[in-house]
Amino acid sequence: MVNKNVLNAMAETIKPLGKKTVKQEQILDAAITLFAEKGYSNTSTAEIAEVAEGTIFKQYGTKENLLLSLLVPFIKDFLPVMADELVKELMNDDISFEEFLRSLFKNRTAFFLENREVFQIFIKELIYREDLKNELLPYIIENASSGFIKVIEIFQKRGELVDKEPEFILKTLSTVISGFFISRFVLLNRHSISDEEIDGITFSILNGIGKVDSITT
Amino acid sequence: MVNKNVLNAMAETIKPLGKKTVKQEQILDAAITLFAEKGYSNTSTAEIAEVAEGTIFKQYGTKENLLLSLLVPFIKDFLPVMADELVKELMNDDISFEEFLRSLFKNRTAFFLENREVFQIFIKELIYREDLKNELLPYIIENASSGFIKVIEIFQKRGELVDKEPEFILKTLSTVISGFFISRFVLLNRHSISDEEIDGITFSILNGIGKVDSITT
Amino acid sequence: MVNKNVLNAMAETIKPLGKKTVKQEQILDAAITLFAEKGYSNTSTAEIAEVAEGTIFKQYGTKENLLLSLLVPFIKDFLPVMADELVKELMNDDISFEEFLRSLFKNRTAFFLENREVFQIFIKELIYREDLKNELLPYIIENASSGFIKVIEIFQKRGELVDKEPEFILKTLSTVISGFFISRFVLLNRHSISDEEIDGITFSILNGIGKVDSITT
Amino acid sequence: MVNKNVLNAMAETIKPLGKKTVKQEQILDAAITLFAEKGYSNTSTAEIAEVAEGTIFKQYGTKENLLLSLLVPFIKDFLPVMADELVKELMNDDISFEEFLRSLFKNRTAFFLENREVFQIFIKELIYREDLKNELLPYIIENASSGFIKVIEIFQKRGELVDKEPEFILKTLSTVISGFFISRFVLLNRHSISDEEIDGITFSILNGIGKVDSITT
DNA sequence: GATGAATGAGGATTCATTCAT
DNA sequence: CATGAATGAATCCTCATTCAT
Repeated sequence: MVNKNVLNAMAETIKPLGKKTVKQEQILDAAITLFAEKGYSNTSTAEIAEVAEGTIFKQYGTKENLLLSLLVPFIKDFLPVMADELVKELMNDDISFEEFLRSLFKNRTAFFLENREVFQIFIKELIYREDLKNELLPYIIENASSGFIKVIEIFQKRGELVDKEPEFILKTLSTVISGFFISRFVLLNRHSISDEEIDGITFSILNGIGKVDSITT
Repeated sequence: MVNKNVLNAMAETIKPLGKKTVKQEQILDAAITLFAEKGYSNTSTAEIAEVAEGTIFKQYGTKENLLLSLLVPFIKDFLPVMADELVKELMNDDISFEEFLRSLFKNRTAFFLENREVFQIFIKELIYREDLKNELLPYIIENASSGFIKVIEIFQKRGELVDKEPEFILKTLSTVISGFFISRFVLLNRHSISDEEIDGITFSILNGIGKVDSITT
Repeated sequence: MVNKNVLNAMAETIKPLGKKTVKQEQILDAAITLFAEKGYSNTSTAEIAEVAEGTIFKQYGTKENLLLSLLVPFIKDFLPVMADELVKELMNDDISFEEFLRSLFKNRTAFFLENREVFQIFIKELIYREDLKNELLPYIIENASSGFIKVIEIFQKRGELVDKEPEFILKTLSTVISGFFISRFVLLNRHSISDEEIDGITFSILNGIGKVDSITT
Repeated sequence: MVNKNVLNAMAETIKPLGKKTVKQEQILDAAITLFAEKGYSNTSTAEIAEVAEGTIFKQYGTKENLLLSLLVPFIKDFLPVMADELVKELMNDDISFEEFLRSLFKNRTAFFLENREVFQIFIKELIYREDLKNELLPYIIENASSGFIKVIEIFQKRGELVDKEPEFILKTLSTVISGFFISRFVLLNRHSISDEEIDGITFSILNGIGKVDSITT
């Protein structure tokens, strides 16, 4: 597992959390809103600091560091549930894969809704910056893959998933899940997701949109 | 159908096409490469104009206009095949939906590969700019929907697609297709897509990843 | 004698000496080291105050005043020995001019070595600031001249110095002595001066570098 | 001979000379005057650019580079005459060392008067910046030493200089010469040097200030 | 008395755009 | 038409100084 400490390295450069002053909170909130709306590059530090611009730099050193200060906690929260903790959620009961998938969508939807703006910033910056992409994407993929592959294998044994390579199933899942969240929260800037929509995408992932008796494989 | 003339409005502001001089081509090429690599905001006109910066403004008026000058032809090419012309492709023979879907993926893959960089620019700017998003997205969705809904209804009549609302099927298709291309070409910056990958995603869309006899609907 | 009270005026603006707290000592020490190394302009008060920046301003009012607070005691120590006290050192015994000169060099070398950093700050700021230069240089020159001229006249009477205008001899001495200390301690940042070097420059000042029997005067 | 190409390295980073536009000349002139008067650190680029600040950066890239652009030509002119070309000046006739020394002072005085402000900038920056000092001083010393040592040896053979180590004589000369020019042009900001003053320092260097028949060595 | 967060004026630098040649 | 020097507003960042705790 390469680059395991990318996030730790990033985390070390940012301000220790918890010690936030009122001003710091104001800055972070303004930064999140503006970065999400207009993007990091198109937001000036003058806009973020409603009062004194210098305060930003006293607190965060650089504009870049301010960005990391709001991204790192998000990523640290965002990753685990994509992997190890996900397995735990499964172990304690014998839910079906459909239930598992639906609860995954609901859980992540809730998380992204809570962090909608930071998620937007994350995706937007990820797309723009080669460095972030090269450092984080492999790490995220690696991190998420290991947990998911296990889950897929478990459900294959239970006979709930097609007998294809787990990697094939993972690829399909990644494409649909990432497509679902990115299109809803980043492209369409949705502020809510209905249960029906989650049920719908869960159904489609499991059953496909083809009629069962017409499958031409 | 709202905003039908968004593109025409955009097109009118840009230089008439076809009259491209050598200089213009140089500028366009450099702009495409740089915008795709670093993003519009992070590319300066000085970088684009290897020689005379003034030429850009003589030719395109503003940097914004240079961006539109390379996006508009792409969008004009990109949209039709998502809609009307797609239907024509269907009419003349009685291919299965699977074949239709596969050829759609292949066709769009070829198109995006040919215009990989402009596609990246398009998506990146779409994500970043509220204005572009608000003007283009509804138009694209509208435009693509009408054609697709017809196709879906045709295949439903032929019994190849599940008996759900065409809009439901369209939503699934949009999510997966947009997810597929954005993840491959923008997030992962792929330079090629294998036939196996297309076969794979086509299969998954049609059949899902659940085992047929375990479907819990 | 113009500007006789330049130093007193400067001294009045600064904190009364002797009452130095631990904190003040820390600040002064840090300031001396940093000012000497990087110069006054290139040292920020944040660097000087390892802990609380406010303390500097509580103690010294302004950064400028902190500079004066460390320069004034140095200048007050530095000047007298160049003048009056120098004469006293002569009166009680009948040393030769060579011995006098050598002991002057040794005395000043010891003093500058003890205050190497403050001497560097003094010269660097003197060179940079027209105001300091215009206020201090005439005062220093005046102050030092009067004492030295007396000494020179004494030694001329004893027949140990050439029969030129005392002002001429003073000018030569000033040039060489200032050149010696500035080149060693400021330009070359020497941390020690050997006795041989002092003997050498003393010899050259007295005898010149020309061969006695070839003098073309 | 180490660092022989320090200057070349510096020279490569700066704008090629000769292509100066009117604006560039204005900027250089303003920069020289202001840097000499207030020092590099205390001069803002806004002050230098009477019209558009951006022009400085279009032309010189950075403020630092502007400094080098005016220092490098000076240093390139300043160094040679301290060394090799000096020897040539000697070869063609059999002047006495006194005449040589006087003409050296006159030559350098004329040069420094012509470049008074740049010389001030040079010395002021040399004193302040460790990096410049560490790179240039050894180079200058090396460069000047080799030429001077030869000259000293020639005159020692002619019996015009004391029979001490050439290095000893060089050290004395360096101290007095650098002291002379730095005190006159940098500390005292003189705008002219009289022939009498040059004759005086030349005399003192050669004969010393001690009375010949009282030498106690 | 000490602290350090907050301040805001000022500084170096960037960059889209203009215009004289 | 093409050029590239000149522009100046805007940007990120620094820093001496203030002030509430």
